[in-house]
Parts: sequence; C-alpha cells; structure tokens
Amino acid sequence: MEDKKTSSKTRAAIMEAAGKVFAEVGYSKATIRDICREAGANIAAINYHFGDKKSLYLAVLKHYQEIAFKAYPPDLGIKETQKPEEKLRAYIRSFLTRIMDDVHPAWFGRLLAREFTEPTWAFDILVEETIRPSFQLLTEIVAEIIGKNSKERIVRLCSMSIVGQCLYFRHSHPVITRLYPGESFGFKHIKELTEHISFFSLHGLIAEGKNKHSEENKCKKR
Amino acid sequence: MEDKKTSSKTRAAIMEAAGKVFAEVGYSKATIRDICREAGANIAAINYHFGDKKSLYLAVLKHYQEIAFKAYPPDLGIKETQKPEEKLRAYIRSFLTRIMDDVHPAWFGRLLAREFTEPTWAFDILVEETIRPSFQLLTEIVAEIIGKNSKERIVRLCSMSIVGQCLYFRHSHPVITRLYPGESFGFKHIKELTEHISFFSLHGLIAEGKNKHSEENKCKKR
DNA sequence: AGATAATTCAAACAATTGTTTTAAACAACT
DNA sequence: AGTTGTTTAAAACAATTGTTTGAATTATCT
Repeated sequence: MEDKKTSSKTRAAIMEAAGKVFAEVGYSKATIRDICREAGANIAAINYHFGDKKSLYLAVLKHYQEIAFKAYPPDLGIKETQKPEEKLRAYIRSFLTRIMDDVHPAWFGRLLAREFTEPTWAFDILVEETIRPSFQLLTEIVAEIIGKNSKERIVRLCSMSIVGQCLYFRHSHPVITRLYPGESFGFKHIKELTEHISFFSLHGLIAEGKNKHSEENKCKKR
Repeated sequence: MEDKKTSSKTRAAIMEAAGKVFAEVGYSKATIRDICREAGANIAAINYHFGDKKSLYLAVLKHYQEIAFKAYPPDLGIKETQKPEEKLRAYIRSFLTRIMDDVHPAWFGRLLAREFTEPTWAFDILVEETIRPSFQLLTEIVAEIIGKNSKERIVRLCSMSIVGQCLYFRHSHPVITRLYPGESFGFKHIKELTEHISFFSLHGLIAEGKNKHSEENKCKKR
C-alpha cells in the first residue's frame, strides 16, 4: 500500500507521534519503535501504512508543511500595506511564528529548523516547495528597501542576515538557558523578537542602501 | 588507560580522522569503524587509547578547541584599537574565521557550529570554556556601541543577532547551493562577509542606541 | 639475547536498528 | 452464516552499532 489510502485511527496516531518524535530528536535518531509506542501502535503498522521509515518522514513533512503554511502564510498581512518596512515586519513575524510554533500539533517548525542546519535527503523537497518561495519574497522586500539598483549579491547577503537572525533565535534555546538561566526566547516572545529583528535589520538595510550610491530620499534618513 | 599517556602514531591518526568524521557527520552518526578505517587503525585501538567513543569525542573537542583558539583568539587585534566599530569588526572577523575554517586540521569550526544547533552532552563544557567568554566579549562591545545606559535584554538581543548572522552564513551552504547554484559563502569570502555583517549590524546597533531616549526625529515608527 | 610491558589485530559479543513474515482479529458485504 | 479484503499483532530476520576478548606482534629496558 502506498500511502493516503485510508484514514485509519492508527495511521493518524502514527502521524501525530512521528511528528513529535522526529521534531524532538531528528530523523536518524528517531526510532520507529519509539514512534509506535508513542502512538500505541504495533511496529509493523508503520510498514503497512507508510511503507518504510523514509516514506513516513516524507508524509509527516508534507502534511505539517501544509498545515503550517496554511496557518502562517509568508505573505501574512503583506498585501494591504504599502510601506516596505511594514512588509518586512510582517514577513519576519510570519517567519518567526512558523518556526517557533511547537505547541499545537505543528511540529513543522522544529522539523524545518532542523533541516536547515542538518539537511536530510528530504531537504530538496523543502527547498523547492517551501524555502525558495519564502526566500524569494524576502529578497523582493529587501531589494525594495535598499533600492532598485542594488546588486543582487548584496540583496542576498542582507536577506540571509535576516533569516539568520530568525533561525538563530529559534535554536538558541540550549545556549541561552546555559548562558543566562531565566532568560528565554520562545513562542511567547515573538512580538518582542519581531520588533527587535525588524528594527535592527531595517536600519542595516537603509544604511546599505545609502552605501551603494546615493539614495535620493527615503523619508527617513539621518 | 585513561588518555594522554602516550603520543603513539595511531593515537594521533585517530584524533585526526575522528575530527574529520565527527565534523562531517556529527557525533551520533559517526561510527568508530569509519574513523578507524580513515585512520588506518584497528577498531579496538580506540578503546585502547581513549576508552570509549564518548571519551574520544571529548578528547577531539578539547584538542581542536585549543588549536582553534590559539590560531584565532576572540580578541584578535582588538586591544590596540580604540574605536568600538573597529572592535566589532575584529570580533566578527575572528568569529567567522574560527567557525568557517575547515581546511587545515581545525575541524573545530564545524564541530562548534554543529554543537550550537544540535547540542550533545559535551555542550556544557563548550559553553563554559568557549562560548561564554566569547559571548561576554561581544556583549561588552555591543553595549559600548549602543550606549552605557542600555538595557541588558537589548544588548543580548543585538549580540544574538550578530552571532546568528555569523552562524547562519556558516551552515547556509546546503541552502545556498540549492537556491542559487554557483553562489557560495565560504572560507574565501570571510573578508566580504566580515564587511557585510559589520556594516549591517553596526547601523542596527546605532539605531538601537538612538532609539533608547530620543525618539522624535525618527520619521518612521508608529 | 631475554624478559617485560605496550600496542595491534581478528574475531566475537550484546544491544539496537529497520524491515519482513505469518497468522490472527476485524470489518464489510452477499 | 460465510466469504472476502483490510488491519493488527507477535515474532523473527538481517544489518549495524559500540564494546570486549585473548592471542599475536612490537617496542623497551636490563
């Protein structure tokens, strides 16, 4: 049996448990025995419903990818506002929310963050279906802020600076708890983080725009 | 046998090979059989010379930590210059160099970058002996730029923004090669990356400093 | 050279992994 | 009920892992 044949009870339970375990310990360290114990299912069930471990991981990835992007689309609240700095803020908040969220069954955040730094064979799919469109949107916003005549390389550097900040706040938890016990940057601080990254990056971008060749006038300035 | 008894030939070969393999695939995925094949040693040699896999990893970590920090100390060229923006640039360059370097046998960069996002049991050691002093130095530089009366929380946020950028350029390789084949950000581009991150962050910091008290002449905001 | 310690080696061990098999339990329909 | 197809269950399989064993080899010292 390939995959989405039935919507059996155990199949759903396995998807849920697999998402949790995969997000917690990663693909290779996750054992199907753990997953099945968590799901209250037999070990053979995973082979029956999904084929093998790889296909299970793929199914989980695609499933929660759909959920996460339906809940937090990259252009969340971007269309209606004109000002590029508002677009940037909206993008950052959406991105942060998507990768920070791990309360309700949207393990996609952790899975995605994990694939970013420790890519598996499934990474190519994620790049094409998730990362590329999202990154593309960001580069457009960045280019709009810097100025239309900006070099592509610089736009990419700046975009990566922004993504890098978001991602780092995502998996800085182990570091932070050890460096400053009591501090934390989690789902609860998305608003604060959005403000900080937006503000910090916006002024970096503006400076970058002025650096290239003189920008005429961007409202702000000095 | 505990550890640094002898300086046998095979012991050194194992250290070298282990560093390479650990850096390549991570602790848990690295097999002692791979390491020993790479080192041209017998499988039992690792038990004989180091005790077990964990002790080997620890020995490798401590060894290359020493090497990397001797080669690229965090305060490289900071002392003599007064201007805080020069300090920031020096710090970023040193940090980048340390984590980017993976040509000569200093696998520490990759190992460190890996521990940052996928901490093992050895992470506590790294935090105390490596990360804390380095991060402490960064927060001091950041605080100097923002202004003395800045909130600690903001200083930490900004410091993490800087570290996050550096780290992301470190393991963005899998993403970049897929998004833009031909582009790359590696050891060869440390100068360019240093300039970009320094410039980008400096203006973020300055703005953050001005944001504290005076707010009126901000044009943006709301 | 000979004795003693240090090192290397091939083989086996025990535990864990993903996967498969075979039969039993269940459901649905005539 | 009886037949058929679907789902679950327990056990075994094959491969891989870290670790250990005990003998063979090499180095070291008197």
